Amino acid sequence: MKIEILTKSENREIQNEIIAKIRDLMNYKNLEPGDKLPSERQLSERFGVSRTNVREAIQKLEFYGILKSKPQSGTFVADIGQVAMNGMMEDILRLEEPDFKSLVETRILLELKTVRLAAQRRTEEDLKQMKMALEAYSQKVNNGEDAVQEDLLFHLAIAKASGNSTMNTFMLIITPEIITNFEKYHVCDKGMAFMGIQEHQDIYDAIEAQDPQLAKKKMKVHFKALYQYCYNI
Amino acid sequence: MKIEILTKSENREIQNEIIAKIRDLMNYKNLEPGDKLPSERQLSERFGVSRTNVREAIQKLEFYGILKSKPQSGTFVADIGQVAMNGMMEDILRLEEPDFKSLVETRILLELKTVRLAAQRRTEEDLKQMKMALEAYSQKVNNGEDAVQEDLLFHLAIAKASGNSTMNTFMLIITPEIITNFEKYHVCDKGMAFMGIQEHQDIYDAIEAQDPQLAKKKMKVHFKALYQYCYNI
DNA sequence: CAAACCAATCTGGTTAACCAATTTTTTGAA
DNA sequence: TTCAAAAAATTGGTTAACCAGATTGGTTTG
Repeated sequence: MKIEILTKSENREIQNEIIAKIRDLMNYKNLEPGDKLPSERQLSERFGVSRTNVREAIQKLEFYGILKSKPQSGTFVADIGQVAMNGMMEDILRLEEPDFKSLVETRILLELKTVRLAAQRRTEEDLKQMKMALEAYSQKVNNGEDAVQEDLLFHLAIAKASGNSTMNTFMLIITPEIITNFEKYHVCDKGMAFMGIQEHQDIYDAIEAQDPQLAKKKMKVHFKALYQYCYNI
Repeated sequence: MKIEILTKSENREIQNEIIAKIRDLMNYKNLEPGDKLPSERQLSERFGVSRTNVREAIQKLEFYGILKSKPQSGTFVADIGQVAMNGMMEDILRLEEPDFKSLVETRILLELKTVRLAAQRRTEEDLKQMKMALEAYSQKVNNGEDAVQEDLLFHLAIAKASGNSTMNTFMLIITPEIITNFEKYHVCDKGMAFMGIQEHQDIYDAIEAQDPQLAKKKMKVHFKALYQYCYNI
């Protein structure tokens, strides 16, 4: 177990080293937006690492929009400029694993917005999806079962109804970690789950009635216990 | 050029197909949290695709926290349960590329929060970093040069000072796309850039004075032009 | 002399063989 | 029959060879 973690962090360390080397090379060669990087083979040889490692590092930088690979052509510097590139590289290298508190803080921020947007933009199809998630949640709770997953699915349905694909993606990214931690620390006990049914229903009604302010208010009520928990750790 | 886009989307399509097949398999075999998936080789053979494709699909699901690979052991279902798993898979498969409007909307939401948090939590080191970014921006503008990158770096410095690693990560994810679009549509022309210097200074002062509400207010002023632009497309 | 063409080369992507660690099975002595 | 030890099979990760398409530089041709 410990070894697995070690190798993982080792792997991450290697990848960060390669990213740093790519950054230095780009600065040394004074590469500008649109310029071509040396080929993956050359990079792997120059850095003394495997081509797979180089590819993974490039893919990570591609994810953050700094590089762009074109098949059978090469890897190119994106149109963000050297200054921004260096600043972002620095941040990417220093990025730490998100802690639970920052996840909850971000979730609350996102959801207080998505619920308002959903109230404004929801379609009939969105309502249908939310209602299904809501009913699945009620049923589980009434059967006395754990319903953390159904809870989150209702919230994801709201995120989808918000019509903002970026926020939807971000919600998807943080949800698994939230679920894991909730089930680990038993954030949602039985009493809270029962209250949750009515709270969910209130949120749904506000969205259906297309009342953004009410929807936000009801979401705040729903998060009240969460706030308390989060700041009591 | 078009071909490249085609192959990219083709590739994405293949990956989504594999993800869907993995989902179906997990449902068929009734896999629960902690259970082991068939090996990558078996999956690639069963699905009739290369092992690389399978690995990439697994890595994507790992990114979203649904699977977890352990070296020399196997790939396991994360602790989020079947219901949440199916719901998230559905969302992941239907995820569309984020549009510019949703990016700006999300950026404004994030920054109005990070600037408040930064005002509360900023360290002396954070202030130093922000001041450097601010000065780099002023210098570029005063030289009549384009300063979109320096602008964004100042905002990233705020995100870092917020002490919320999740929001910091999310800002990093959306920044390159923002820069590209800003430079493409010339959102920041010369006049706005000059105004921007004072606006940045105001934000900095509010953060230094540890006044969250003032910081938020000044950030709103800074975003005013952006709001107008965004909703006039 | 310029434009069209073609083959050698270089590219990222893909496939297959290999590795070290782990897990399962076999084995043989107690 | 039991159970520890060893060997065989299985795993995700890594490396190296291979592929098809793009690039390039020289050659040919009008």
